[in-house]
Amino acid sequence: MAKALPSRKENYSLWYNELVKKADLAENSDVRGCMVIKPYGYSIWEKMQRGLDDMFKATGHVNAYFPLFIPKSYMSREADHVEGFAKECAIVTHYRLKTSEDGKGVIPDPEAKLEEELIVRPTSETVIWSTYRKWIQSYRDLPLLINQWANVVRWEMRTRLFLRTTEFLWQEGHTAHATSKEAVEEAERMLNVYTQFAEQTMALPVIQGIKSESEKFAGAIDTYCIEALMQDGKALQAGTSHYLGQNFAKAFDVKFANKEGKEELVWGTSWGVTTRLIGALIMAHSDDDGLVLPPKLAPIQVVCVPIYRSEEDLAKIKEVVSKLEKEFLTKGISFKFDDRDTERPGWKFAEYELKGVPLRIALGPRDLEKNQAEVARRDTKEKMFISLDRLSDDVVKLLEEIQNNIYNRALDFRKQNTHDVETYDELKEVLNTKGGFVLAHWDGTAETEDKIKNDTKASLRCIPLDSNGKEGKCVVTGKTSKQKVIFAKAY
RNA sequence: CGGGGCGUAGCGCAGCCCGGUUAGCGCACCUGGUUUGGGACCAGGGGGUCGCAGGUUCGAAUCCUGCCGCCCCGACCA
Repeated sequence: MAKALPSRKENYSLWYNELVKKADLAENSDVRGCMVIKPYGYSIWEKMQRGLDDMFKATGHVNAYFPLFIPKSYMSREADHVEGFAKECAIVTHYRLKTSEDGKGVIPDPEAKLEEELIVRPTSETVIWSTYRKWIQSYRDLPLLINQWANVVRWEMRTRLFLRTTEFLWQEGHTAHATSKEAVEEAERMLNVYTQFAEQTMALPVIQGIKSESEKFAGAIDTYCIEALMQDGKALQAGTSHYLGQNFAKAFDVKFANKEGKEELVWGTSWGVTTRLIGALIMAHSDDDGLVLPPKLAPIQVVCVPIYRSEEDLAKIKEVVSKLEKEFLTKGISFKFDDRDTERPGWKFAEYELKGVPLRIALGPRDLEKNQAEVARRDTKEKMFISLDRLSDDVVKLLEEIQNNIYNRALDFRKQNTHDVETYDELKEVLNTKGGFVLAHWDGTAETEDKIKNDTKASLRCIPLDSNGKEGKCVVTGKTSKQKVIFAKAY
């Protein structure tokens, strides 16, 4: 059989790129650094959106929408925030074009220069807090729990499909609270929501942690994150939740009257996940034959490929399929019957493997004689024959099994690729040869973090929340360390 | 912005060093037929400003000059 993809082991980046394109998820657009998400890829995003949105609603949040443009002056209100994002902003300077002198094209009309330039949002804290100022007067207006689904633009130097594009889709939650305690609880709650979504829906095991000073969000007091391990041993930040303290309330003068009638600054959080999650999904589960999708996110959960010579064969198969289709429908399974006569069965098999469809049913005359179907699992490549009488029941079980199996497989992989080290030599050795997550004691200083980054190209991914609290000595300086932290090369 | 590489059919490439038939190959596409239990085969066919502009030459995809665009590596990063 012709291999559709390059080998994962030989060239991971090439494999990834080819897979994204061949599985019909996305492609590079003609616009610098931007991505076209194709219908198949977008339907995975839609499933993610639905799953996450339900969880946001269940935790009391509502959706709203704020402007794409941010007046330049807003950006500079919060000092850390502007410093963090200034280098990657797209700026709107004019509102009209005119034909150029040589008549060959158009130029921004110098007469239509904006008095104040607009920034295309890299994130919405500033516009949203400038609005919250108007919305919040009393403790009765709090907590304010709002989420928005939007696109943002960050002018990154180098881009990669799904993992880092100039424009990307995400959700950003922005909440306001009366007390610090409530805001911290909210940030932690949403981190748990992300964790649950990653593990239960995406079958992606993650580690919860806190970012170091140098890695945290520009404008936050604390950044919580979930970190996942990809199959090439690199870490991927899969979601973040920030405790903002009163930073944005101060910058935008957002105050409320408490029960005693005293004015106080509001406490805030923000949290987000992006289309990068699709990249995580791909890199955590897929293989050299293509995508492996967790059943809970697969746009098509079960595909049926008929095998036939004559029209009579096909008619008989269709009869069986229409019964199956009804059973699947009542059981909430998304099903596709591919009876195109323009492609041959072998071609279809390969195509659905490439697209990560969890279960494939092949039905031919031989099967009908025996009242059975051939069922193939995408995750294990296992093939089995199942009686048509209990096919839909077994499919439900199999889908659950696949969901669990790919989670456990990813979890095993992470365990195999998480290494405890005690010395700096060991840390460097592991990072250079094996990769993966490396647990090591760290003295808490940015200097040590920088040194490790320079020596190994690995960054401090997070200080795990689940620390087991064992004290020790920093692998670089020998100073005391409260707990081990995670270092890894990252995307 | 620094260091490498590339631009030839929708996609992937060969040809260029050493100028000379009608610019070629694989995939894809179209037509007809045979096929269909793991990416079918045969026959025929369509499709090109050789990135752009200038120069050298009897003659340029090929040599020279300038420009444009893209990709990879680094700085940046969800």
